[in-house]
Amino acid sequence: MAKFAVIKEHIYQKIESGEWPEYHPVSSENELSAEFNVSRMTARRALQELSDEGLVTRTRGSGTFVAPLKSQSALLTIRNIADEIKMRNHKHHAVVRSLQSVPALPHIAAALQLDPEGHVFHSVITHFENGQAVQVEERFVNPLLVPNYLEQDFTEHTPHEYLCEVTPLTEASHLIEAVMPTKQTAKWLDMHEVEPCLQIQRRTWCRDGVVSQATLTHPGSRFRLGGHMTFKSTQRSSRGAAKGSTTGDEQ
Amino acid sequence: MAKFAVIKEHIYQKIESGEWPEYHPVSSENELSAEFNVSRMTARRALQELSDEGLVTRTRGSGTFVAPLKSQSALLTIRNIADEIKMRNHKHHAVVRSLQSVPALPHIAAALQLDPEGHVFHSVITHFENGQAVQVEERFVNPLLVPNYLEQDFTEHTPHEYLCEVTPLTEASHLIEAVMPTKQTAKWLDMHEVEPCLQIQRRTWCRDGVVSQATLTHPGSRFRLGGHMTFKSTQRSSRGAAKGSTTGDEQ
DNA sequence: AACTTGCTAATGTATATACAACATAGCAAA
DNA sequence: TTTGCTATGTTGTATATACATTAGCAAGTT
Repeated sequence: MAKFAVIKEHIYQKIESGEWPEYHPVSSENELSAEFNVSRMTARRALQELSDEGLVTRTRGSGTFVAPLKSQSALLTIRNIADEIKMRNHKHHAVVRSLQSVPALPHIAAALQLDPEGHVFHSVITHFENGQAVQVEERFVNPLLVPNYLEQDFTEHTPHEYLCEVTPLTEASHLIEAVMPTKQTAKWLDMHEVEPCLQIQRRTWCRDGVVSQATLTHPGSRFRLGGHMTFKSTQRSSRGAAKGSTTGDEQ
Repeated sequence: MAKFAVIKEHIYQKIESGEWPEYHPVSSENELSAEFNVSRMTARRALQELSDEGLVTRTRGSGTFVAPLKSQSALLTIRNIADEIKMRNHKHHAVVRSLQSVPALPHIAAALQLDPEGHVFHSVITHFENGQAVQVEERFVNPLLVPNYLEQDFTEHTPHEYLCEVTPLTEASHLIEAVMPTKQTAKWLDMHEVEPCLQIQRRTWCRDGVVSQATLTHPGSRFRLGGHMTFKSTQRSSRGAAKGSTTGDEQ
């Protein structure tokens, strides 16, 4: 492996394992060049590419630091409903409808890459924006990777926030559909059963496997999923490759 | 401006103006270093970053070439329904429902950043997959940037393909909603009026301004929008920052 | 005709060096 | 206390050089 790649891997491991939390200082170019016995330019390349990938932030004169996970989320276009609501200066609260261990149905076990015999953790939470229901979040969680899931208070922090903390996400896959709500979902969302819903199914991975599978259901009338992308490419290298905002309120 | 940025801008201008089409060879590192009177390493950085951004492809021993526009689409997660259908080895055909110049309604003029007095081009097209309607595409196009829009045969090439050709896209913004179809749309999609639709509103920009505003309506039962994203970050620099596939058929 | 060899050009990696621009801490003067 | 300066460390840019790896081509060999 190339030397710069060795250094990248070393730093990546520190971040991914949680040994270096957000904003933790990363060794300077000079330190790395001494530590790995390479030139400063080589150490620099490692840091530069990590910066391009959004894993660290660099400021001249100050140093290199582990980037807040939030910016990773931006890359992944992973959405946290609570953050979005707060970003609009609205009030968020959540009601936990269910939180327990359930037998793994075959398709759930398959989605989580688990033994079909076992159990999985299951939560159903309704999210409110200014007192109005905007999302029903049904989630199946891998108990091997997140053993303490059931003991969390999800009125304080969303499952997404908790999962991001305990298992740094590395991958996500989304499936977006328009569906009619089930009777139960319509009731939770306080909406008519004939109104369409925007439903996002999301699976997230960490290094060790599938973390969770979530189904996020929004009333069509109260929710839009927005995104903006650009490749100006005239400014900074790859940082500008794909900058995605997530929430509507455009134009 | 930094020297490497000057070189980047020079090459970007060639690509963006169409002077260098797909696969056109780009000056080598040595040529650039001579032409701009910089070291090879500086010329190299310009090419490297353009490569990271997906604008050019580089192969050792061979040279640097303008990347096919398709990879730009990947960056933007811009979706072309015809490509997706073909990728599934299904048959695509389109029916043009309307293609004409219409007076610009105020909100359309605003969206296209045009004079509210003028006209805009308007097209409505139904797309079929294996004979079944899967999308109604209603599109408003900026006549100043795409003067020959009305003379195209959109049963041959989709508007998206045509627009990509004549105006290299630099930006896009999406809005995704779940809605009920209008009577007319339901009829075109051959679906019940009580079935929900996934509706994507997309505005696209080129360097000179807003190119078009499209509303893509899909029957919820026959369509899913999928995406997969990862930041492995162990492999190549920024190329791996956000790799998005667009169509379902996962798991 | 098919294969091999060798040359050339291009990109990939790595090093050493120099200077510029910026941030911060600490200290001195007002 | 406030202001301003400076020393130091850090990142940003640019250069010069060396060698490794690969693609493509051309000439020669079998």
